[in-house]
Amino acid sequence: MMGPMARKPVAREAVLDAFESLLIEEGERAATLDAVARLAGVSKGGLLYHFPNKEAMISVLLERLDGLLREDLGRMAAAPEGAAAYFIKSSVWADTPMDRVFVAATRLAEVAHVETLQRIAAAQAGWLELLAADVGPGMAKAVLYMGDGLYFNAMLARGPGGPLPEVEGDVDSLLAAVERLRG
Amino acid sequence: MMGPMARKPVAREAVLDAFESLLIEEGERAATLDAVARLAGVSKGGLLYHFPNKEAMISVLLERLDGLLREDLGRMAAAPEGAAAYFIKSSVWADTPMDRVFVAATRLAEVAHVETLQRIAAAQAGWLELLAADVGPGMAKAVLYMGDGLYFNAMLARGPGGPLPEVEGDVDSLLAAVERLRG
DNA sequence: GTCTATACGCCGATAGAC
DNA sequence: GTCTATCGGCGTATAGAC
Repeated sequence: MMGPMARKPVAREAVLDAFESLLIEEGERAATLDAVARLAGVSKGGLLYHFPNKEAMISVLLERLDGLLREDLGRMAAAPEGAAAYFIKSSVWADTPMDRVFVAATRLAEVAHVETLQRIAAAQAGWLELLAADVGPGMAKAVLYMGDGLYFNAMLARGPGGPLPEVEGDVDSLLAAVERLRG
Repeated sequence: MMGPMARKPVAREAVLDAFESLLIEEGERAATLDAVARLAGVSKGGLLYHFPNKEAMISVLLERLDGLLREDLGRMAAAPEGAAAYFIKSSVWADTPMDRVFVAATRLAEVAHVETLQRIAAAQAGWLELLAADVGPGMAKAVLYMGDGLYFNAMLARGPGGPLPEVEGDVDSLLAAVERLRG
């Protein structure tokens, strides 16, 4: 009855969400199959029905990243404030689906997961290209690194299960900085 | 004969260096007691004579970080080019003792090691203070985040055992950016 | 001070019942 | 599709010989 357009099982998505959450909030070491299964409300065996092994789970998470990244690049290219301002604003942690996969992926990159490192490098290249079109090739890296630094600090500021850091004021000064660079 | 000023055993330092190297080059997951002992040229039992457990090894590494950080802040405060330019230049990976402990510590922070997170936050606060004195409080965070972004990308660009990324050109454009922010 | 041997738990993965 | 039971391997740590 459902045919080729059948929705994927909900349990599968729940598992992926749990994996993502554990990576974000407790780090890569805590994102074990046991912990993921428990948070998703299934058994380890049940989890391994949907994903034959952990690598497969990572692969699907990276597909999720690719999709959201493509959408984000589209919005950034079309942003009326300009790509640079959009980039800075979107670099602050807002708990969006895009933020979540990206940070989760970063956790994997940090433990030297090769495929993830490549995807993130590709993402950086995409952002850099749009930034160069906006503020010029000379200043593009400065803006890119500002945004990365914002992300980096947000990740570090978070203890295990800790609260979100306050960075509202930072964004304003970074946006002001971007304006000076553009001039 | 050696009295209270006795040098610490060389094996102890060798173990710490091996731990640091593995964290930097292969990531936190690879820095197991077995691997550290092997690289240091001692047995696991030998290692555990010098450090009763892994936490103790981390603690001593963080002491090393504290010492080198203090020295670095001193140099940054006295730098003739100004604190901001010094900071950007020193943010590029140069394989100095300071770079090495800092990246090693970052690996631990990434897996949510609480004490390490606190030390790194303290380091950031120290740098920010000197940057604010140099480029003004409004632009200090922009400079801090540029440097952090540089560090962040250097860490990500490194595959497992891979080569150092080329970022010479980046530093020039970041220094140019800093000049615009200062104006 | 440094070694070998070993205990013990956790992690990823398999087998097979339901 | 989801479960329980279990295996092999690895990681930390202890015991005790030398």
